[in-house]
Amino acid sequence: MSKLNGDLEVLVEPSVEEAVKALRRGFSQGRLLLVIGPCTVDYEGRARSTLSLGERVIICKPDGSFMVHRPTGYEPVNWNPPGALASVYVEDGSLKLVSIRKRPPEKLVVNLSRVYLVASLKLEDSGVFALHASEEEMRRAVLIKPELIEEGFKPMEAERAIDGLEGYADLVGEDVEGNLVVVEFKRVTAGREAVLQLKQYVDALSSRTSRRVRGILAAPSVTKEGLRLLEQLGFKFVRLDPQVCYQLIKSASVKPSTGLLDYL
Amino acid sequence: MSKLNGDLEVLVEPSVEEAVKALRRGFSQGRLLLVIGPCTVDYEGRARSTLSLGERVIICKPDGSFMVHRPTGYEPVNWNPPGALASVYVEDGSLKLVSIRKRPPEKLVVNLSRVYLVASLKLEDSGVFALHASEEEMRRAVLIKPELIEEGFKPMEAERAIDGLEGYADLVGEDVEGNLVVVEFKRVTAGREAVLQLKQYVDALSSRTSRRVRGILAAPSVTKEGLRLLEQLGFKFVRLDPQVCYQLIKSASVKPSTGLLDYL
DNA sequence: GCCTAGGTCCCGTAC
DNA sequence: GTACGGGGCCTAGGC
Repeated sequence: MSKLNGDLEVLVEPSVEEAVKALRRGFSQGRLLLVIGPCTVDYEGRARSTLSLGERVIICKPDGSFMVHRPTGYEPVNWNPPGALASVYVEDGSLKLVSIRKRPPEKLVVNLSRVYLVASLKLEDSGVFALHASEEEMRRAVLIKPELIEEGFKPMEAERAIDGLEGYADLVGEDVEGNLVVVEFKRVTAGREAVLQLKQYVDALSSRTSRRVRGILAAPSVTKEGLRLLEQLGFKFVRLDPQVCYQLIKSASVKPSTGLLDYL
Repeated sequence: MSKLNGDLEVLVEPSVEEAVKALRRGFSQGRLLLVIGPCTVDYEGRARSTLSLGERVIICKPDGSFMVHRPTGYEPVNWNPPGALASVYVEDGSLKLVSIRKRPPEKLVVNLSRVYLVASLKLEDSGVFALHASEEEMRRAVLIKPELIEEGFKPMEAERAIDGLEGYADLVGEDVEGNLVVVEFKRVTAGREAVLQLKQYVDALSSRTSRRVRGILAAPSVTKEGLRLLEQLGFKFVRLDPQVCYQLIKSASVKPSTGLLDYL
């Protein structure tokens, strides 16, 4: 099949020399490379680390991303993000994979005495990734249906940026009595930190107006300490589920076309 | 070689049926599995996502970690952390890889119409990972050499926990005048958040003592807004480099034995 | 380039 | 189990 005609190259138990040839070819052709074998890893940059001998999977992506994966764990044990530059060479009979990041300066060296597998692939991926139920969607849901915050709440989208140097409130609006309201959204359980953040925006806005400024935390839940701090500061908690917000947005964005069909 | 005797299995362009057999065998034997091919991905859990057709690398680790990697980017586009349960089956001639996490409930479905590569590996990794230049090492460095904070500073390690319900200060001590000092460490540039955190601990401690409580932020650098807020609150910034702290700890931990040798 | 804030953050640790 | 804070966090969005 087409992928076999040069788009996929697999070497099982290659010699170090064969591996380095395949990898260099892969780098120059913008391929994704997989290397598997026993290795040690040294890292030096913002921090430092060493990793003694063990069997791992190394992934080098064409954008410079570089990851060393142990047989367990979600996270790579060592890595470089996109933009790093990878190279490969032989030293003392070992395969050395080096990934270097310019800024901040970071260097990763993987030392393989033996290689179980090298795979070199030209992958195409123009797929579209769509994520829903984010904090931003909670905000959009409240713009569509302000009573999710409280009866009579009126969002003032334009005032979102309080200063530009003092951070951004998630949403600013007015309540039914004409007080200013700062809303802080969290898509997961809100803790002390979220309340402190809210206080920061309330304080910043208070110092710029003579009107009363209220604080509202909108999240699916609050921690006990978060709630205690919230009450101590005279702020309010509003339960809001990101999944419910997503459903609301979805049905709201379908409505216009439904309305159009109804009209025709 | 030893790895070839059943510890490494590679299938190039297998049929969907061959792939599912190899993957099931791999799951039951606690192997790390790599699957490469064109796929779509659907996720539903704390959030939701869809990913349309493209060529990707899928990694299933024996601890349940599950990752879908696009040809670019450091992070997997979809994933489940360790503890999830993976399974595989055929539906409508497609290979379906499913990863399910119990708590929080999350489900990931990868749909491959075709498989370029399956690799199944029994990897052993008992290597030791050691990381240096962490925030904790900054704290330890200050315990060894308190003047890194300021002349006359005396750490009081036991008082680190301010309350237990209101978080922990990184370090509490006394200055040369007998005032209490709360120190907040950051291993990277400190911003507004770090200063707010420091204020939280200073306030909590202040409410429990009649002594004056000072706040000190120790980090390699501060943002402009962080510094402004710091000065506004009457706190102090102390430049402290995590790498320098690491070097200090390293040389200090060698000294005792040197001292002993000198003595003998 | 710096800075701010989110994340399906993950992760360890203390309670 | 919940909660809190770190992370070589990474990443996106402003300025």
